Amino acid sequence: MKIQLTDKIIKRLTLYHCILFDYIEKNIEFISSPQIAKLLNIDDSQVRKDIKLLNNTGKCKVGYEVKCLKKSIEKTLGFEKPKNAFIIGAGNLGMALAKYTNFQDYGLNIMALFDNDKRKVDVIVNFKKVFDVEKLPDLAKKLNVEIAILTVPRSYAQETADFLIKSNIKYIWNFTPTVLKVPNDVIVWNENLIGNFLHFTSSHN
Amino acid sequence: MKIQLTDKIIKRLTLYHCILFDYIEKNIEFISSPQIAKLLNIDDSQVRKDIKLLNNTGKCKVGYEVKCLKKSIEKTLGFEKPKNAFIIGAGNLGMALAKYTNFQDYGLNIMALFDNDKRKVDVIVNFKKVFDVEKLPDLAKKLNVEIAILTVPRSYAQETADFLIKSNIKYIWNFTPTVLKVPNDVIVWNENLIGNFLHFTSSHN
DNA sequence: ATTTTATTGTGATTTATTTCCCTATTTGAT
DNA sequence: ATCAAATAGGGAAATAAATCACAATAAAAT
Repeated sequence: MKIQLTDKIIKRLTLYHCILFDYIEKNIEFISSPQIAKLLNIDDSQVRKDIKLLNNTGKCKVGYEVKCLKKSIEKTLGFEKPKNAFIIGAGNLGMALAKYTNFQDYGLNIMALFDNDKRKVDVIVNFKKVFDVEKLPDLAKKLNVEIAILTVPRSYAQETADFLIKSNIKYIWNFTPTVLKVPNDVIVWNENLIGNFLHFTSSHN
Repeated sequence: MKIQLTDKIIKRLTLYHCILFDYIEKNIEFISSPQIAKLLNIDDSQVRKDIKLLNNTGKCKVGYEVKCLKKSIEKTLGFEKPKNAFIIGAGNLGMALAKYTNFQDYGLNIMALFDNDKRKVDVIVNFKKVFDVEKLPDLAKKLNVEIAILTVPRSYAQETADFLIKSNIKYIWNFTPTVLKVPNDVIVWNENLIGNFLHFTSSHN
């Protein structure tokens, strides 16, 4: 039976990973499920069950080996096999994401940016070049990129998505406040910053 | 009985809102639950149940009134009563968020940015000023701000959070890849960009 | 006027997720 | 050597979320 990692599980695993990173910096060798649970305000059996999915085992009275557990998470979440992506829209958000060095640690490789504004073309951001959007189909094929991070203004979102799909992009990480219409074989993830914000500011009052 | 809006419901409501915005642009007056459901790949009864929570009713064979439904969502999610926030860390991400004009439409008001780098102090971004972080406790009190958007480098995350908590900040929207230790009366939302990314690129293979 | 069709609203069912609780194990203390 | 304490592992129960199924209704078609 193949285990399906749901978004909830993945979210927790990345948080465990943050904690483990911290423990390694502090040279702590072992970590227990109640310790993790307390930091995240969740149940400790939840933590153990998540860790079980990684095929990682712990030691009673001691806990889990920090380095080993961190490696397991990285392996399970695929940090070691890099995924190549383009950023479409070299505006504020696109540029900021291009500069965000953390992505590389998690196996996300930004290969290039694209924009239709000639003034932005050829600019270099964090060793990544901005290309004219016309070059995209060709480069996507050459570099074998099928992930696009969409950071164009909302009014261009759908037409840009259509263009990406024609260029054989299969995954669209959508930062625009738009619901895109796409064929069945294209996966969209709507990044919903404001939704998260609304939830956390309204959840405790 | 008070209805608790969970993060899933809020996420869906914001997506419905995007769709409704689009319909208004196109001058379409009515929308049905199967139409919304199809765009989002979810069940239509789910949509109806969400809309029920807004105390909004539809008409058989016709659907829901677009403008009215959009207003209901805005009211329920509190778009009309602005929430004031500070951005802590005027780096790439902090600056990009400050420039992100969409936030205002959703009731999130960025009042100012803070940084400890003297070269960044007094810079103006999108009509918002960068202040020395020392000024924060005072300004938080004066402007009645209790929400902080944390975009500092990971190595400063915990100490900055401690400082924010001392300054009476109650909500921390954490963009750093760190699990923060905070007292019980402080709410943290870990923005997990990479977790979302990992989920959507791995969910269909 | 009657039938067909599309849709809402909602109870029942199913599925997914989390929490509870107990047993076995390991370590450290007595 | 024995006991106490902390923890992993995992089945059972509880809770939450999504889907299914269908009656009621309203518009459009015949």
